[in-house]
Amino acid sequence: MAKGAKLADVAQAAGVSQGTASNAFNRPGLVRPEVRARIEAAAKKLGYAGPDPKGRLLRGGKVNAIGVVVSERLTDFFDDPYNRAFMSGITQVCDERGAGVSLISAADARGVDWGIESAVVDGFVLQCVEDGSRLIDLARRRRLPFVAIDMDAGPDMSTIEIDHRQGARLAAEHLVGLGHKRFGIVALELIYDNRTGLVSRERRLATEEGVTRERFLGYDDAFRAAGLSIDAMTVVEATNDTETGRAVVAKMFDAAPEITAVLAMSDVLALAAAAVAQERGRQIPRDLSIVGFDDVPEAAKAQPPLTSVHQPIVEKGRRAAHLIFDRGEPRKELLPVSLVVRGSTALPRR
Amino acid sequence: MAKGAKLADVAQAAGVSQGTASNAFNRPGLVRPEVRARIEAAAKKLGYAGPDPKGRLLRGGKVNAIGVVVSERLTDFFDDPYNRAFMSGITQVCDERGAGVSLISAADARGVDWGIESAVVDGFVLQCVEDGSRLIDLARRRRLPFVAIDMDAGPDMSTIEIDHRQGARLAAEHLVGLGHKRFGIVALELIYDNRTGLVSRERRLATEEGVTRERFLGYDDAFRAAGLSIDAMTVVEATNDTETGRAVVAKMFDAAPEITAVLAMSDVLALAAAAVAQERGRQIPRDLSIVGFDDVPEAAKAQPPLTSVHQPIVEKGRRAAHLIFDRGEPRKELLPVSLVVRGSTALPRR
DNA sequence: CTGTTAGCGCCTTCAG
DNA sequence: CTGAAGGCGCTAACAG
Repeated sequence: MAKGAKLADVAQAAGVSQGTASNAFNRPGLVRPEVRARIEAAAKKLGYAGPDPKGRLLRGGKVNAIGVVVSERLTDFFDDPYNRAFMSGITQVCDERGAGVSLISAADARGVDWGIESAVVDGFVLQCVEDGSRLIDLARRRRLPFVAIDMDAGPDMSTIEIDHRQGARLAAEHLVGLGHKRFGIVALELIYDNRTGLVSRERRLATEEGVTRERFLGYDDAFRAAGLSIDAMTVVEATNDTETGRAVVAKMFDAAPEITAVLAMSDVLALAAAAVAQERGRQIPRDLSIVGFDDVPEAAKAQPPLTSVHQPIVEKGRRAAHLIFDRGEPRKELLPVSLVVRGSTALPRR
Repeated sequence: MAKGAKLADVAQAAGVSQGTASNAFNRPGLVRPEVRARIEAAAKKLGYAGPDPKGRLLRGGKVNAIGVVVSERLTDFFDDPYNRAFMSGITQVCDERGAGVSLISAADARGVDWGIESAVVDGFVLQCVEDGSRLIDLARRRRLPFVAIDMDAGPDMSTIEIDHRQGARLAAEHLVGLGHKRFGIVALELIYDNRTGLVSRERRLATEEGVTRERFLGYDDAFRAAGLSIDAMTVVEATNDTETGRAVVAKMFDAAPEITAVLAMSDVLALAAAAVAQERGRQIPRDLSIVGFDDVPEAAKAQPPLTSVHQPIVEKGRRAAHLIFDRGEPRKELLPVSLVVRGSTALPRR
């Protein structure tokens, strides 16, 4: 039970040098069996159970774990099916390589003892909707490899992204093609000032968040091509959770009962919209068409199944993890999106 | 960009001693502003962004992260709503304390470079359905605090558990009280030999897994009190996932179409049973009553809402995390269970 | 095979 | 306030 049996103690007790003791544990083949037995006996007697990773770490080894930085609180992180799918990709490659993953929340940065600055990991995956550039700075300072997801980390930094604008355009084109003209748009955060609900034209034009902005542009691309204008549409803003989604969608329906189609920037929000619409007695897709974004697993299982912009979420996670583990040159990857048409969209009722 | 700017380099460049440089970063108050400015300038020039956690770690600090050991592959872990709820509890207290959590998979232990033996964490939470005792051994060897969930880790070790037998008894009593006599039991693994499907009496009696055994006992308590016998019931075994659940439940219905009530050892399995039953045209609860176990969030949202044995999953996670961070005496905690009656149970059809 | 030794990067007494 | 020195536990390189 002696608190501090260390390798040196074991070596001494066994009458060998520290180096030999080290070998006995790390390269058993290199040490004569009888000596090894002596060392093991000494170790057992001292209650020593092998080299302490901390020492080994300092000496220069890899941690063998990847840090995933998320902007929300850890508690909320796994509520989002997108995040689950993304983590699934990361953990797939961690599983393959016998590595671990450490979760690092960047929410509430004051007084944290475990953050980008101090996490013991081999690299970071920055999966942050908010405050991205600050975190990128921090990560860069750590001088550990990192990859930013859906965020430009600047030159010489790895990035994995999808073409948000294109995805949004596909979604809007689909609905426009069906003949819809009056749209509601359920957007992700435009600006990180904790406001949600109906969005004025000014606010929309002031959108700071890159992903949201790109998607607006994509919707607008399709609108313009059809002679419509995004200015005429009803836009609401929400954080990506069901509760907020339901609240803002309710406001949207109240403000614009005439809309026949909803473009949501995530499936979570799309499904919230569907639920609210159904509760209000609107049948989908007969009375209202809805297109989501992400194509999370839940989309296909919904009732009716949700038409959505598919993005390879799991693959994003896999690529990110590989980029960390395989320390190559920094690179930018752009993954493809596509529209998956399911049962939540149809011709407008008339 | 020099790869190895260390504290000593900064100190030298700034013309101060290493100790002072250290203070400049860790206790800025202790060093004269002008000196500190010089140090910071030197640091910036050398591209040094503060003390490396690895060094600090070795010196004796906390990692500020908790290791969660799971027996499945990480990839599958978050598919299980029970696990999500449990992690939610753990991450709540991590969020509160600005700490992190590291996921450690104990599946596939060969050739892993990141496991109980080597993870850099302050303590472990052992949330393992399988292979518990081996992992407990490993954890004990690390000499880090750890707490075992639903598993006895032996004297002097912390444990958090619920009364599985009591929970199971409540579930069975409820159905027995409604008048059911012919039961199907969907059990979690009895023995870790990768077998699933119909379970013979011999195999049931050979159950190795503690939780499963306790729950069998609980069911049987209720049966016996009503003059029934578990020997007369149809038992199937599954891993805790929807796919396997559906498969074994199908076998159960084929083998015993006469059952009027299903006792499932998890909500995931219960919901799988409900789905299969409904696909076969059996209405719940009219044609079949089902009781789950765990009371995961999905249970209440199911159609019909699932009657289930509630256990405080999130609280289990919270307690576990506290036990690690607050290094107290080892303790055994037994958390309460209760039956939540919802819409999936009713009188037998005739 | 085995022993010696020099760090890995940092923090913290302990004197000044 | 500042500087010097020891050690945290381990590994790898090198010399026997």
